[in-house]
Amino acid sequence: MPDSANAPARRGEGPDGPVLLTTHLIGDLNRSRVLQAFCDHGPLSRAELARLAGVPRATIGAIIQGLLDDGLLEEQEPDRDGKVGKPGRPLWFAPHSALSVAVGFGDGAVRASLVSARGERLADAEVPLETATATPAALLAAVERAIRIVLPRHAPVLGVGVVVPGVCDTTAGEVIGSGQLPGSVGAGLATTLAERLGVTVLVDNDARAQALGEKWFGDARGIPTFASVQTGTGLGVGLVLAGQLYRGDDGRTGELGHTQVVPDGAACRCGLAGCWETVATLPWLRAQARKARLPGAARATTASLTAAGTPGADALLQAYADNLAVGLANLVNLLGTRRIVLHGDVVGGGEPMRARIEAATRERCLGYLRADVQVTLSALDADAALLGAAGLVLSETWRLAV
Amino acid sequence: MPDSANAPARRGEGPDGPVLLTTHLIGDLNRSRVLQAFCDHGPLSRAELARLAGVPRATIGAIIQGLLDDGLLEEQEPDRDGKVGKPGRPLWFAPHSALSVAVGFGDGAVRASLVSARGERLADAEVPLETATATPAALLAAVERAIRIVLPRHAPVLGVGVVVPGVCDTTAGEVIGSGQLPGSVGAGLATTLAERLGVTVLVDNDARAQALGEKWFGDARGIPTFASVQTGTGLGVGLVLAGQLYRGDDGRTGELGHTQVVPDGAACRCGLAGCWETVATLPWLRAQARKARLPGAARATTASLTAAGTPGADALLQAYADNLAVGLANLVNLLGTRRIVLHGDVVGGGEPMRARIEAATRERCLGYLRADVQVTLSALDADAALLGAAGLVLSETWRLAV
DNA sequence: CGGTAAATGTCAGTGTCCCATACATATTCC
DNA sequence: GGAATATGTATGGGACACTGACATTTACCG
Repeated sequence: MPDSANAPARRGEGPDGPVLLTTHLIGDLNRSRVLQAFCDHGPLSRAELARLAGVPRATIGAIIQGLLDDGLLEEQEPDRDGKVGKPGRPLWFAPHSALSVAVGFGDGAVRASLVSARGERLADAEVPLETATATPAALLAAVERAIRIVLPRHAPVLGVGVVVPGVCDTTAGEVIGSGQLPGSVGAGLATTLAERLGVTVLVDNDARAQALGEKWFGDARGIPTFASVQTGTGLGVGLVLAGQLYRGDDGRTGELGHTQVVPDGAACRCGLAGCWETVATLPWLRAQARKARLPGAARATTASLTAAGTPGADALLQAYADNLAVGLANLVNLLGTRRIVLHGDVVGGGEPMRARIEAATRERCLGYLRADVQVTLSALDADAALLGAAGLVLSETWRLAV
Repeated sequence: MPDSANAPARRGEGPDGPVLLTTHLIGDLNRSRVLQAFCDHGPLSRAELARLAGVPRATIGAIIQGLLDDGLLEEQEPDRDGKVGKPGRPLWFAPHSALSVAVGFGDGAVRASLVSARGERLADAEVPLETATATPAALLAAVERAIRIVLPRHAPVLGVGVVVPGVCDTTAGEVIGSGQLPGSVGAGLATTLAERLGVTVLVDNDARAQALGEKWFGDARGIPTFASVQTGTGLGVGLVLAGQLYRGDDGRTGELGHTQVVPDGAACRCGLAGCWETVATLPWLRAQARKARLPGAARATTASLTAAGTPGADALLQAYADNLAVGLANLVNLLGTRRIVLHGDVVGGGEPMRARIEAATRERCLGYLRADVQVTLSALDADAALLGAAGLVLSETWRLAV
């Protein structure tokens, strides 16, 4: 009898135990690390890469060769910058390499884009969808249509990343709850789409995806630990800890907006009370603007208040910044995420608002962390979530951890 | 000329870039993973281990052989439990294997223990030390003396773990700030001791070490993501995320006690205001007890109030539990750490206090997390930090991440 | 203008480790 | 006692990074 019981059910993957490393896995893993290095540092020559990794040049030479053969990288012109010796040939992602489809929702539409490893959007599609009322079936159909528009005919894609404004179970690829997109809940987004399209589909929360967008294509490139915070209607956070997007055990995490900062505070839409969301979002801002009888209170935003420039508007923005700082400082004090990238509403406030938030956050941080705190506004902003969807695919394809 | 520039300065370790995997590294890494599996699951046979890891039996057979040769593991008696087939021989840590020295401070003394991989304390030492006033030199001398008492003459130790009540920079092995042990700040604990003893020395915060104690030897064995919280005089937290102790980029993290939960709240000893510490520690408890004119207010603890059993004491304990729950729930909501292990003062309250805290925490957690929240009292309690010091060494020796 | 130094990229040989397959061993059930 | 079942072990093969040497390209200098 053949000793078939000797072979494991799933290759290299235990039910929940340790996954041992294989000689074959080494190849994939090292390739991933090299690619990650390109993301972190930009174009690099083989020799620079070898120094960075602390390995002989021959080793990365072989790795690079494989990536060149796969069409992932391409050689650029040698940079003659006057140094002695043979100039290195920088390598960079090939123009249409590592294609992935990024899907996002918003403003009555599903948007899909074809994104390359360079972060370039090679194709865009928009399919109308009543996000607030769409049934799961309608939603799935619209998403599928948008994807098919941008899906290249012949070139393969690494996968599809779908970004949802809601709570996701990322291991199951399922949306658990979403106020803005109720039709996505329990729709089996990942499994259904994967089946219909024959591609791996990844689903994740928008705030987390934004963090990945910053990590792969934004200002957070090369920063191992940072927080990305979405402001506006709600508050969401994506945490990149030690180079990895933090998802907890199954992705049901990251509800910074629903951490309590006001004891016995106002009721929150989540059912709890005194959540950070109740004092640092647009609804709060507008309620305060009404109280202060500011003009256009009902539609106030950081941008509009900044433009107004009145003392009342200014005072309100300062209060807003202070309230935002509470949650941000809690993040810094707890996790030491000294770099924070802001998205959404506050970006409209520009440098003055950034400076206010940074100052207020520093004030609330422990002394030994204070000086290191850096708050920045996302340069990607509106595209962050969509690029994050692409980052979702890249991170999964080139996963560094085993 | 020999092409010496070909060889990297440090083997397999880049300045800050990617560290590539080596065939040789695979061996160490897989050995570590196997050992971690023993910690997570208890004694296992080769076949069980192979199933767990999803690899052929021959593979772990070879790995195990190496560990047996090194004296780390030993075979136990086959368990004849009536199943068909050849019974497996369970393996377990050898009695005096993987020795490490654990060092802790407290009650006017330095304590050192020799700890095995089984979590057994093979030797103990105590050297008196005025913790509040000792100079760096006196502190170093006392620590060195305590270590030398338990340090085995001939058997080698993996390392020394020192647990300090204060903020640590774990990469530099330096204490940055400590109210209870001011002499440790800037004393160069790790480097000096390592030089004097010729052993690797690791320094870390007590709350974080407690988490490692629970992970290696306590109830948190095998749980990938959990929080360990120290209660009493202050509040500290150790986070184990995805199987790894979280330290941020340099260890200056984990100040859950100084996250703000009361806007414009009472001033905290850290210089901030409204910190969680100001409403969920013994100083707060005693102040409240005084206000309520409870007997023995100045020395009140959860244990004493529980023993009192009066309505007033009961109400205060409930308030204490509620306040504790705020910070715990924030942790759950933010990071999804559904398992929480409590240490210190509240352990004295036993099951009733545990149930109170758990219930109060659940109330403040988001609906989809609520049911999963489990708050437990540490079974190690007083030993947790010391065993955590041993865990520090084991985690560093058998590091799973590359 | 040619030689030397310096830096980059490449090739062949070696060692380590996991994998597949087969085999030996130990226990239960009939 | 033999079949079935499960565990532990030996052997050959393949993947991969490392070592050390070599080829190539540039700058510097007399």
